[in-house]
Amino acid sequence: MRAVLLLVMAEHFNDWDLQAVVRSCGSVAHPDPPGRPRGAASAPREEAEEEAPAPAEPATLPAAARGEAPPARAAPVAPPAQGHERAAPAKGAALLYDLEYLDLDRKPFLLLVTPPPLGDDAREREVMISFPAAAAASTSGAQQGAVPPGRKAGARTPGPKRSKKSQLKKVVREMPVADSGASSSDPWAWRKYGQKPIKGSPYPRGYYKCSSMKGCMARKLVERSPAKPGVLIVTYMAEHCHPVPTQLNALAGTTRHKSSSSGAAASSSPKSHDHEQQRPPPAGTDAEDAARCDADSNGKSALEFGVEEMGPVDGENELWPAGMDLDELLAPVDDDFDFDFEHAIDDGDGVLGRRLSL
DNA sequence: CGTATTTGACCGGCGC
DNA sequence: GCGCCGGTCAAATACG
Repeated sequence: MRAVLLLVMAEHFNDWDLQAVVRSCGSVAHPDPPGRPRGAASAPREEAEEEAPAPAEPATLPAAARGEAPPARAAPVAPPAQGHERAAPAKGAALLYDLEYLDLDRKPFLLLVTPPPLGDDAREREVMISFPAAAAASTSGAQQGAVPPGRKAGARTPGPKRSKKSQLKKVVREMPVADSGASSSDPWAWRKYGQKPIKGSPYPRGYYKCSSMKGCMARKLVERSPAKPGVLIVTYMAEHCHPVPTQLNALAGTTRHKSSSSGAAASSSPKSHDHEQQRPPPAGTDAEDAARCDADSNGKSALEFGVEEMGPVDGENELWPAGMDLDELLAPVDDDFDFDFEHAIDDGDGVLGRRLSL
């Protein structure tokens, strides 16, 4: 498969200064960072737990959830990539596995490999995949919020078919389980709405929606790499239509979205997303955010909207290094997005014409 | 009491 | 056309 070839190519992308924008005619690869230090950052407990409901390996997760470096099994996660030819098979296999999960071998797509966007704390690698003709797929999801009452559970809203899910713009991140919380790299609030066992993987996949704001269609999929149990594969889909929540202190803004919509409320329940549940900036009301979503549907990006409202959070829960400007923080990713964005327009091939904000 | 999570069911896409 | 599989929904449950 093409993916295999690209995976081989990926072996040569061990250095970030390549910042390879792999635009091969439709293949992908995201090499595992060699010797990547294991982050000791806090891991989102619920993610870690969900990743290992399988009784088969219960021991690994608790440790990961505590932020401890995974024991022996962590070793294969980040093998020193010295003999490329040598290391290739195992790594390649692992990567291919991951990619298959993402259906990346089915459709043409492009891949952007970006350096860690958040400084030293961000050890995860990012891969951005864009699918041609991925237009409006994610945005069409906005209508999901208006599900006709009385629909049966699991029944899909009739009407304009959303475009192929595989054509959605995705951002895939690999991160150590210990870092899975991405408290340092994922400032959004997520609410779990499903979990499914994935064929071929001993680990289930968790499905999360953005709970920061009602109507936000941002989603993420969290699964553990079957080939690299110490690595989480986090796939971000769609995009946020609101600013990054700046308040990590979940208790600070207990403004509950009383609206009927389910996803509206980002609760401050300490039991669940104690590090993932963050709130939108207090300044932003629901109406304002909704307006942003509306505007967003007209082509503006969340990044463009919320930048000035975002910033490092004071206290121990910093989203990014103090004093670091958000633009600087997001620059690597943003650049890639812009790049893709512009090309999408130029090509007119329907690539989702909006940037996906992380 | 309110919210998040769990879990079974349903549906659509895709491969055969 | 059929069956498998992934993604989503919502009732039930758990939790603070």
